[in-house]
Amino acid sequence: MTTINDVANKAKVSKTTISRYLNGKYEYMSESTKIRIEKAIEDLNYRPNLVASSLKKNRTKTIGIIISNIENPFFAAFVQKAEQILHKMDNNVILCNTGDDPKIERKDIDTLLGRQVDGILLTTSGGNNDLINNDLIKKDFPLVLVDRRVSGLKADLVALDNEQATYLAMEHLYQNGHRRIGLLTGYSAGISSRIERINAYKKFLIEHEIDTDQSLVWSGVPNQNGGKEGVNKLLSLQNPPTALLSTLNILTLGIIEFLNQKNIKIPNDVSIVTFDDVYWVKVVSPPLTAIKQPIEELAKASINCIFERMNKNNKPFKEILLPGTLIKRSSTRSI
Amino acid sequence: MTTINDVANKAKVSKTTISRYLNGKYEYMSESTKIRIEKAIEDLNYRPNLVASSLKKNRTKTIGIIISNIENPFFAAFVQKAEQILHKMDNNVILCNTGDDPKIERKDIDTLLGRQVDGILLTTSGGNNDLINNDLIKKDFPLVLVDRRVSGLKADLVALDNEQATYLAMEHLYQNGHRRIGLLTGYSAGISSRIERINAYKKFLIEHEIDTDQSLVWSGVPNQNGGKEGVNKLLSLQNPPTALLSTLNILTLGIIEFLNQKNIKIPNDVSIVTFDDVYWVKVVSPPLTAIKQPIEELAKASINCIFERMNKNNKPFKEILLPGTLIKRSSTRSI
DNA sequence: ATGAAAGCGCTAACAA
DNA sequence: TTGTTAGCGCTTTCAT
Repeated sequence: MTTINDVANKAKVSKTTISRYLNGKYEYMSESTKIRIEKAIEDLNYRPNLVASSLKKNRTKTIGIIISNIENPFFAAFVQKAEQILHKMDNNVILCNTGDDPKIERKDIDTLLGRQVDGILLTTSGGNNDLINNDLIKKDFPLVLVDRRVSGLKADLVALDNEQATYLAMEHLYQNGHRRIGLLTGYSAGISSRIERINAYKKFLIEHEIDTDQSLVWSGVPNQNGGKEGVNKLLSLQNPPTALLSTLNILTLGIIEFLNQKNIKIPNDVSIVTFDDVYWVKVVSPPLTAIKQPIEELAKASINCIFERMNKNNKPFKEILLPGTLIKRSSTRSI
Repeated sequence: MTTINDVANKAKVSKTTISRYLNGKYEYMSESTKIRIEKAIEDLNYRPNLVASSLKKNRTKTIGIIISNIENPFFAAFVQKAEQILHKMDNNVILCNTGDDPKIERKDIDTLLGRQVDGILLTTSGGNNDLINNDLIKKDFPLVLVDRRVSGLKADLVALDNEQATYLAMEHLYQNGHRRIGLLTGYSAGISSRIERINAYKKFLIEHEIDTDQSLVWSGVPNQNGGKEGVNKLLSLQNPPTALLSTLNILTLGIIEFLNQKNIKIPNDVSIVTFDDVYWVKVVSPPLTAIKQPIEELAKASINCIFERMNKNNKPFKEILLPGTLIKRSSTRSI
């Protein structure tokens, strides 16, 4: 392995000078030494050891990103954007999938801290509030909550404006004459985005003087089978809904599969609006009306936020709620 | 920040002993000190600095994963599985998306080496063969090529058996009476999987004494619009294909969108087989016949391979080709 | 069964 | 304009 010492020897300068060169501190450096160093580095194919430099500088240029599951295209897109931005800033990302399992999340937080990451972007499972509060927030560790808040905890948050987004969907259905609207969501278990979407749904109904019928709300296992089960339940009701709002793209997959299998026609038999304008919603037939999240903006805002936090940590906490957009397609109809 | 020294002071032992404790070297350790250390760690909420330990041990417990794009559900599933396995082994992953841009890939390799990752799982863009050869392979750096080989370079490889998989698809179409079969793929530009699939396609045709008509092969930009363009080209031919084989799930998306828009019916007007049994192919109507890659096995094999390479580096290179599976659905028909 | 001391590769005062 | 020196937090040899 070739180290800074080897370069120093080869270039006939001290390693301090090499270090200065590597860190772009050219202020007082003579042109000739600069050239000699450059050549030595080239000749030796030297690559600075970032672990050593991290130890010394107390900065790793690494951001931890903790999400539920990278197979969810929403998170995939978020991570893609985030990594791209961070790459340009010479930062790397350590990716952690928790599967919304608090035990895994706990271990992820622990090791990310042990690895001295400069900051964490966290989509929490909701099951580690104490740890997050004690070991991150109270210690002023640079943290940005993404997509989900932690109940009762003050921290920077970057997320979709779930109330606005839900209203967008509900408004659309309402204006098309729908009054019995079913809602499908995942077990809330402390996941704020899910709770907020349900609450907004209920609030909307109340504001529009529609009876809130608890049987129109299904919440269950957030996967494809869950979606099937949910839509089956809702459509089996005595008085079934004319429209369905799926708040999770993963559920939507199951909903569509179920409707196809049962030959229930969208939108004639039932209208559908789904959260997340993921890339496949326009290839199902008919293409789905969707609430699009501003994923790139979420990624940008999260990274801005974490870097601000890293730089000075005395600012008040921010809450950045970004609006969703309604993409109208043909899965909804007027009745 | 609390360090190993603080724990040593608190537990009234030397930091050597603490270090032994942290590394599970209990052999000669008295029960009483063990307990005192445990308590001190607990009291101080001490978390070992992994950067320091990495520097000393020359091992980071970090694997770099370089892929083209995490938004491709194939890679998302691969990374998900890989991260899950590595997590259990107390390893973390640094994720790098290159977008198949060799410049980005080069920088990723550089920084991963600088960060002293213990190994790299690489899906190469095909544009950095020299770098890969000189800085990784020749230096015996633990490397596993995933999904794509590097032409002319000897290294461990874990990938789909592209010939077998392509044959599976072609056999299926052939047995259903198709003789004019169109192939859609992305620009090959050194990406071996794409080349292998085209070659297998041609080989199959020759073996079955079917004229290979170059106009039935479309290769272009590997995205949704590419898919649209490709299917449009192929179906506009004088003598259009009766079946289409899409070797890229991203292209398939565009193909389906195009066919829906033009109201061309699958499988009556054209049959479709797609590579990658990604989660949405069964929700399009009709559900798509797909070649399923053994993603979990690919992830397991890659990780086995990289750890073997890390442990002893004198073994001959392995080439692990895993078979695909044909999932028959209703997007193909007999003619 | 435990500790002292050297050192991993780098950076940053401070000195010259 | 450059170098000397101490030290980041840990592990490991060697000693006891």
